Amino acid sequence: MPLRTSQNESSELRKLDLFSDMEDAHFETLMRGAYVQNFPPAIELISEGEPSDFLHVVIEGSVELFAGWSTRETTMATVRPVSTFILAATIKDAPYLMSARTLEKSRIVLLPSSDVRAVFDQDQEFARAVVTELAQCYRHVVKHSKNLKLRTSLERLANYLIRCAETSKDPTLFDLPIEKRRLASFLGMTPENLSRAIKALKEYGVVINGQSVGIADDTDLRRLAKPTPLIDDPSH
Amino acid sequence: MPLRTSQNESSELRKLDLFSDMEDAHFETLMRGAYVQNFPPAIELISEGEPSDFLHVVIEGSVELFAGWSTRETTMATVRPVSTFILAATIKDAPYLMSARTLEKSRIVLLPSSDVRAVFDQDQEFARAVVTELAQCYRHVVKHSKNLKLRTSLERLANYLIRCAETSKDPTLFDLPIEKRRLASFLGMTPENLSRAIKALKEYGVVINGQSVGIADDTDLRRLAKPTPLIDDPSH
DNA sequence: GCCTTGATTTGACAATTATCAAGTGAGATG
DNA sequence: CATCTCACTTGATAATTGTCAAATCAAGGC
Repeated sequence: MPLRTSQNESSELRKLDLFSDMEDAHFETLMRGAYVQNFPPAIELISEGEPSDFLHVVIEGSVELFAGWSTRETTMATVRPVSTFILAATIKDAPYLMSARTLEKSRIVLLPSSDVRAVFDQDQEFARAVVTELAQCYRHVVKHSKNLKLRTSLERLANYLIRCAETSKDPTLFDLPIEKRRLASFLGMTPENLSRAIKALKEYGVVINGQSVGIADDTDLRRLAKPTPLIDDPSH
Repeated sequence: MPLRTSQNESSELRKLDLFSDMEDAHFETLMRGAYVQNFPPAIELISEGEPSDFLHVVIEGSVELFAGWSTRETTMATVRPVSTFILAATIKDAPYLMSARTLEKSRIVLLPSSDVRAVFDQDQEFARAVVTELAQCYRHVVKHSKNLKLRTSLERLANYLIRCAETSKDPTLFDLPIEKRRLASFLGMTPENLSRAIKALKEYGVVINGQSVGIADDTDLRRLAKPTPLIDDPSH
């Protein structure tokens, strides 16, 4: 059974850039129509092509955005707490372009799309936040496209690892944040190809064992990867 | 020398979805700061990484959006009149992620980014239009990514041609809207590979001579291409 | 601890795509 | 009209990536 959002969850949402600057009354309006739901792993939350009835927010767990065509399927992104997904479809009132499934046990807030659009028209701060978030999303996908079109799979993996290292506590030793098969799909390659790419990176000082990644010295890796904020910096 | 926009050009802009619903006073504000400029072909209007000082609008001609990394370069999109480009960078006040160059003699309107952001905060209709346009752009790039990740180059070409056919006066005979080498780059392949893909499509009833494309019967082509609005319909 | 399940790895091979070099052809220029 | 330029094509070859099948490994349930 879906439940209303608790005080605790509301304040989690309120901290998001998307909701932090809006008026209390408008935030309350959104919360009144919102539901929270717990999902087990591997549940398909939304399917591409369906009408976009809800803006989703991941509170706990993680969600994979993916897309299919013909017999193939590819991972587009992984969404982690606390962030929203499917904002563009909600705003345009257009069908979802991607499907979403839980990767683990997850807690999701559902905000009716019609409420989001209504509040957008009433609250200038919210409108600005929505447009900023959308612009962010847009730039994120542009970078993903550039990554795919301008780099080989080995270069994509190298850059992915460098980014992971930069955001982890210890840049010389950390864990892969997602399963290898999903990483492969995200990077636009097969699991077998990823396996071989991982081996190939030993030449560049990268040691991967299971989920654990060791990069003692990233000099060679960086020479290969040539990272640039115009592709690799998510906040740029 | 850059010139102020003429009455004629202003009314062209006013017809765009982005500007059509906003208040006259706010539109005037935008126009007061606007410049129009004519450019010869092959001029680089903006370079990726630069700060985004202007929102651009193509009035006449055509503009290629492209991106580079290391020694490689790829075409991301072609912009035709009358439409804007680089809206996301303008809104976020972030560096351009793509470069732009004129493909032919072109007439471009430049709107100072700061003006666009200021009017966004004052005009609710404009804000709504911006967000709709941004959502549209976002979905466009998502489709581009799906196209790249889920399809082979032959399938991408097949779908491209089907889309061209659908939007042309005579679906059985039309011209390629862009040069083959740019088409190859846009579709994420080399010119040589495109040349061979074109040959391979003869099997599916497609005859290409120079710029001219003939598709007497698209049954076989569609069986190969499996077009879907979730990738191929730009307005979906 | 044993077994099951599913992810990952490996090897052999095939398909796809890129690279390099040498043509061909069409349009612009003088 | 000849020539130059540049896009496009073609052929040969190499690199990259994908496919299929089998082996290995790791985690969770009993």
